[in-house]
Amino acid sequence: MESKQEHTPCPTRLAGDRLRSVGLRPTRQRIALAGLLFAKGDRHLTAEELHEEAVSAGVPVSLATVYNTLHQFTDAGMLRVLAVESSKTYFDTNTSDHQHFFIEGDNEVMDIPTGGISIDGLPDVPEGMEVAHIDVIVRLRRKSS
Amino acid sequence: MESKQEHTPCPTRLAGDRLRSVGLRPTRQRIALAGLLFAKGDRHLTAEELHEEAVSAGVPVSLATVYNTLHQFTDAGMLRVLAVESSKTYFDTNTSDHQHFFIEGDNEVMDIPTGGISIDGLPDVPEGMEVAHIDVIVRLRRKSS
DNA sequence: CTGTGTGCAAACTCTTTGCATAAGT
DNA sequence: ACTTATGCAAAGAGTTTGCACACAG
Repeated sequence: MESKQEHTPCPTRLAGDRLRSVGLRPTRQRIALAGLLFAKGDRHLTAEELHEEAVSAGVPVSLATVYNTLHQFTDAGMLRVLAVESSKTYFDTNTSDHQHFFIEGDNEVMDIPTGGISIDGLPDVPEGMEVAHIDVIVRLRRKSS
Repeated sequence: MESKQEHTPCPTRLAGDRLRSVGLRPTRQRIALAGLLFAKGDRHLTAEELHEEAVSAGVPVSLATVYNTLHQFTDAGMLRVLAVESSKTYFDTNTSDHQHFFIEGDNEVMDIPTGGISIDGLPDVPEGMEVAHIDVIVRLRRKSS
């Protein structure tokens, strides 16, 4: 309506605006990584995985930049860090309150369908402390049967 | 000195029997580490912390052996691994079903008083999978007031 | 004695950092 | 132009491993 550019559903521009709105310069790499991260629904991945994805997608970005970018996105509230197993950091594109399945062996993280779990009887929190977040991880293993 | 060794409630012997019963040779180091781990109630510590404790207690043990021993104890079911934050592995001397507080900033883990939390409405578990364990971590932060 | 455990140092994985170059506004 | 981001390689933390020596049974 205001300009002819609205006809183009350009994802790059959308990502750019989103980045700008959190104070990050929309560089090629950040736009590309944001595209990979937020295009296809909720995802859980490591820096290494995202890096590989970017390279396969023809976006030559360094692993260091992927790490930097993931942390910048996390600080901007676009991502959440997941502690499922020591020694690997998973980033979750869903920052809302939800829980996870973790498939042991496959090292795969899945969202638990919303409203799945409710937590009751939270005990007294120590003086001067408040709850920042409650992480629930349901660890699954393949049935031995 | 005396020959009446039965009168001595020797912790070394107790630890030795416990180790033997899980198929581990009761060596000096394993006995000492087991002593430190299980003497004073439930604990949550890293390999580094236990190593330092051992050295301070006059038990010269190498960090590598502490790691090995912690994993042997874990395999034997005497310990449980805790995934609270990436990049550090916490070992929990309480292997029963319970949940944890994690104090952000202090990096301290505390047990949540038993019966504190109940989890309802566990959703459908994917086909062929079963629940190995449910981890609940209540992350606390200092109140900003 | 015989085999297992230990210590050391080196290797390894994941992650962060310093600095010169490249890109954004 | 001026500033900020990127890439590379090197450093850093935490953890594992290989091998010679030491200890438990």
